[in-house]
Amino acid sequence: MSIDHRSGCPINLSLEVFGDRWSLIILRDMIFGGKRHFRDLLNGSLERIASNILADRLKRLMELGMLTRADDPTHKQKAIYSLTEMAITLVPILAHLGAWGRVWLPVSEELSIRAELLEKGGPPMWEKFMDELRHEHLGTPSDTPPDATVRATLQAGYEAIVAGKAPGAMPAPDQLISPIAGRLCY
Amino acid sequence: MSIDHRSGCPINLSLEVFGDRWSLIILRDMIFGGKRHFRDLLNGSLERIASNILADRLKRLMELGMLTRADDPTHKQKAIYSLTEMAITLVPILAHLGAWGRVWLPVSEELSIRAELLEKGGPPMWEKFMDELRHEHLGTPSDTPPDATVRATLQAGYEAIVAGKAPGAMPAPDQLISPIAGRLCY
DNA sequence: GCAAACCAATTGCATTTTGCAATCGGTTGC
DNA sequence: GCAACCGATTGCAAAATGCAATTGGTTTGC
Repeated sequence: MSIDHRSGCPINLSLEVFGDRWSLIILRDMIFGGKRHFRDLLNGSLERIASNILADRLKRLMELGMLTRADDPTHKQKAIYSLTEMAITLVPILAHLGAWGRVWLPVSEELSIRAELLEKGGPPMWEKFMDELRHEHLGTPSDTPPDATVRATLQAGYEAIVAGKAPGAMPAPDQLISPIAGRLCY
Repeated sequence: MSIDHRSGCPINLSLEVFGDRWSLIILRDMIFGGKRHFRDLLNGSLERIASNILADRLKRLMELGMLTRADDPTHKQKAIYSLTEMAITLVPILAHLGAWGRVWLPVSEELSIRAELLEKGGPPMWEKFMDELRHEHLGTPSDTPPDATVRATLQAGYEAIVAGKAPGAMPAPDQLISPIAGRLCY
């Protein structure tokens, strides 16, 4: 408990980190959307974050050790934001959060397919995804081909829903949603 | 998406429910602390919530379907707040949140022992805890004796730490904390 | 029977955070 | 050369938060 914390409770301290309406949205877009640049995050999210709030949160998340910032070699003013291990380990929390929201909140089908696939993939898929993020953001070696990534799998599911057809690897929609019997509890 | 949501994304909608500094603190105190009354929540938490904010959040959580309110038969002005199934299913999220905070944030030992025990207990313990909460808040039948509850187990761990001695069922402290090798990923 | 403690809030007010629109100085593509 | 793009910053109104005091009523202790 370095400075000015309300308590040393793990849940409280976690809330002090991302207990606001935007921090996790930004991390979601970086993790699931692969966004690395200010403009991508500004224009890419459905929730339309304001630029001053985005700037504030990026700064804050850097101070907290969740993100790092580096100059983009291809463009003198471009900055590349990277996830740290601290942020990458949020994947299971985001998976649970998505699963919970999918059961209890009025989610839209096309936006919840990713959460559904991630829930069905379970911890093995989360671990694979975290390894991919480590490769992408921390430079860790990886042997996953670009088309077999978890992100590509989730994206394919999304696009299949948007296109109105089921992808080959997907079960029928009525088998996917079973909030009671198949309730996620990892 | 009934009214005024930023997007139908499950993570976004979840954040709209408890993406603030107090809602999850209140639910934490109800779930782990067994608090059911306004005064308990007001005076019981370390984070010292203000009474107007507590009142506002209780109202809000009721409107969202996370809590219900009933008159306490033993006291004409006393209100009893109960968790709904929607709130009870937050247990895995809180467990992950606590586990994450314990690894990455400056938690205090005595306040993180509960998170640690809950992490080690894993999904079976979370399920047991949720069943206990259903019994306590929803009146569901249960055959767990009062001294064998998950909450009592967590509380015993906490008190053992505070008293400065390890309880019988607890492994040595150096075995408990292994943030890398034993990282939680349920 | 009566005061003190307790009950779930509510009120007023100052401070902080948020959301929005416009704009900044600089860089790149064409 | 100039439009589009880059990561921000500024100004300002609105909303949320934090704090202290208070409300109208109930129960407890004696």
